Amino acid sequence: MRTTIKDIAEYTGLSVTTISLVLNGKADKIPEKTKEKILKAVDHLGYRPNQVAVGLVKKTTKTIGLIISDIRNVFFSNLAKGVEDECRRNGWNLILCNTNDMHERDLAYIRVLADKGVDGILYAMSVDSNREKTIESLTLMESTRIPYVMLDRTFREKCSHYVVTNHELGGYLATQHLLELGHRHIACVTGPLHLDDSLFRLEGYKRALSEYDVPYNADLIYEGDYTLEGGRASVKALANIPHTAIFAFNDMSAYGVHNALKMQGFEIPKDYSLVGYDNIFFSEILDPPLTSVHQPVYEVGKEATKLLIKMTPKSADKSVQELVLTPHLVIRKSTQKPNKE
Amino acid sequence: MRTTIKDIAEYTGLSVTTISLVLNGKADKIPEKTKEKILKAVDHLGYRPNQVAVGLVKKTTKTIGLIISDIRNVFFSNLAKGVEDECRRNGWNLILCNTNDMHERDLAYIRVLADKGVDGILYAMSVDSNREKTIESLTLMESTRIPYVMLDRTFREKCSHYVVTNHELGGYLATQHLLELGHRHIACVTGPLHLDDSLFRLEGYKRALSEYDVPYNADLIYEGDYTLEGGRASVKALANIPHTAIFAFNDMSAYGVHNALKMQGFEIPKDYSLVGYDNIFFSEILDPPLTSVHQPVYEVGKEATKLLIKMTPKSADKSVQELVLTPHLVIRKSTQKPNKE
DNA sequence: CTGTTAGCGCATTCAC
DNA sequence: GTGAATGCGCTAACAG
Repeated sequence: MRTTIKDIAEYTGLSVTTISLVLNGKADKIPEKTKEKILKAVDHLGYRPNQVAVGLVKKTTKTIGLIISDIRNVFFSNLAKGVEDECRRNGWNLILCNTNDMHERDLAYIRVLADKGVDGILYAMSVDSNREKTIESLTLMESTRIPYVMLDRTFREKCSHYVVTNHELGGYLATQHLLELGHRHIACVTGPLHLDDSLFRLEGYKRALSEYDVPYNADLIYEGDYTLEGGRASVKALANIPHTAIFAFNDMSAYGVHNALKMQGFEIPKDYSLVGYDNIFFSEILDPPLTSVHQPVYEVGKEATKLLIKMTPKSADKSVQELVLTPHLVIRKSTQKPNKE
Repeated sequence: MRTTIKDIAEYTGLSVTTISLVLNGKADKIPEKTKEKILKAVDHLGYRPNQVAVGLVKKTTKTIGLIISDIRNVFFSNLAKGVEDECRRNGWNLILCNTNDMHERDLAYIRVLADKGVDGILYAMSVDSNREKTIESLTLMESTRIPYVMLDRTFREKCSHYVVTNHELGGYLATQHLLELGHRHIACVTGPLHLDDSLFRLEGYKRALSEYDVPYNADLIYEGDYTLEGGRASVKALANIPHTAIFAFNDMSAYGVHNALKMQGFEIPKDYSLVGYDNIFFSEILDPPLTSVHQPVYEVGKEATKLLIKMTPKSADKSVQELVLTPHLVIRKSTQKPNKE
């Protein structure tokens, strides 16, 4: 049996109250001698307060939940690391929830986390969430009254607390780089176009184009799915549309493009310049190393956690509500001046 | 305020006990009518038991802790996914703890998890743990009386519950493959040789060698550190030792080798055959795709969780105590018959 | 069949 | 300065 506060009381011959007072730093009027006696007993018996009991009476568990789709995804593991590191710095703990992008699991986990009395929830919504499902999730979330912060996606209609990266800017930076090099026919391998991030990156692409007076050509846009296979497929689909550069909306599909292009005997960047998005560590190792847009994912996790902690009833600071972090372009060897035309 | 069991009692005009009984499936003698009434009220008021309170009285939290060094490491994120999936299937939850391989944090997290009343701990010890530290950790662990399972490493002296992969066999398989192809001078880029996994892989390497009557040559062994940089450095270090193949003890250092070799104008597998270990997803994309030993990491997480759940007081099944999972070789394009000699 | 009571481990208000 | 009493939300003997 674990030693309880009662054991300390018996051992010292004092009451439970006194022990509790000194252990919680509210012992203004307790003489040093008593304090010492208690601390010594605590140390001797190895007493540590049962946090379940503390949680019941204080109504706080020093625990937050993180709802993501799949921790194996490099994006989310980076995020989770940022979250956990910030948690540790504040003496909090993290419950990890993988939904595999199933809306139903979002709901289930929100309920479970509420049951467990978490003090906050970091929520990266499942991508299968359409407008209706999003509203369902957020309605449930708000019915729990638990502070929450949305990650990587927003839904301003219902939720004003979020941390995202600027996808529009990322799309712009990648495209601008290619335009600056002289490319005028730039293909896009997007993600699913019902997702905000893909949509915004495409917006950035268009903005860059118009800034350089390059007409937008819808034929150059291939709607991918953020997978390796999608990237490979895009190469086939774009084969007959003249272009000198490809902007893949994530590194994974860039690898697919890279792979398929090589199979067909093309060289990067000689025949095609290629830009990715995410700057996964592997992009550095690729041959040639991949130019890619870097998103501060770890920071998203870290900042979101900070925000969430601020929203805790205890330190109810409602000042900062949203954060848009800035991506930047990492230029490597997969891009150069166009060769053909 | 969240609705409590008391609210249901008032609402239905019944006592708290009755509510508790039907909600916990112990209502043999409660008439259907009463049950229905209660269930309806529960549904209507959206009542869900506060798990903190339940935990306090039942002394179980349906939560386990996972202590690893860094979730960003592909190995651990795969592991964690296996753990979390199995948890979900059993209605459990997971608290994630990253130690960054700092022994002190191992200790801190063990204490915190115990304070939180977790029902079990999955423990992948920090690599900076020498014999003394290992004993310290496990002694602390056992003082909590919380069931635990060690992951990926063993310490039979104190702990008999673990799930590992067979590193010796993995080392053997990789080496055997190269020997079978005709290689007789096989360099090794190991991990830190004070770690069991590295040591065992080297043992497997030696066993394969002796089976094929190839003398062991210590000059061919380069002690790396499982990093990209380590892999790169090994190429320089091994430059003057004649060899036709390289067995890197993890994929990351294999990438380093691959990279450095290419920089020097060598071709894989023409000039050197290369085998990695871990079979990280990227190994498939590498050019040429990397032959690698696949460890069933997800399964390690999954099986360890199953084991842990079995060890729970409720279903105290002490039968299975250890599990050694089997790796296998995935042959791709980075290995072929030796060209030189 | 259902209600009363006690207690899980702790924090806290109010007396002494 | 310190202790007794109360309650957090729930489960589980034990009555009746």
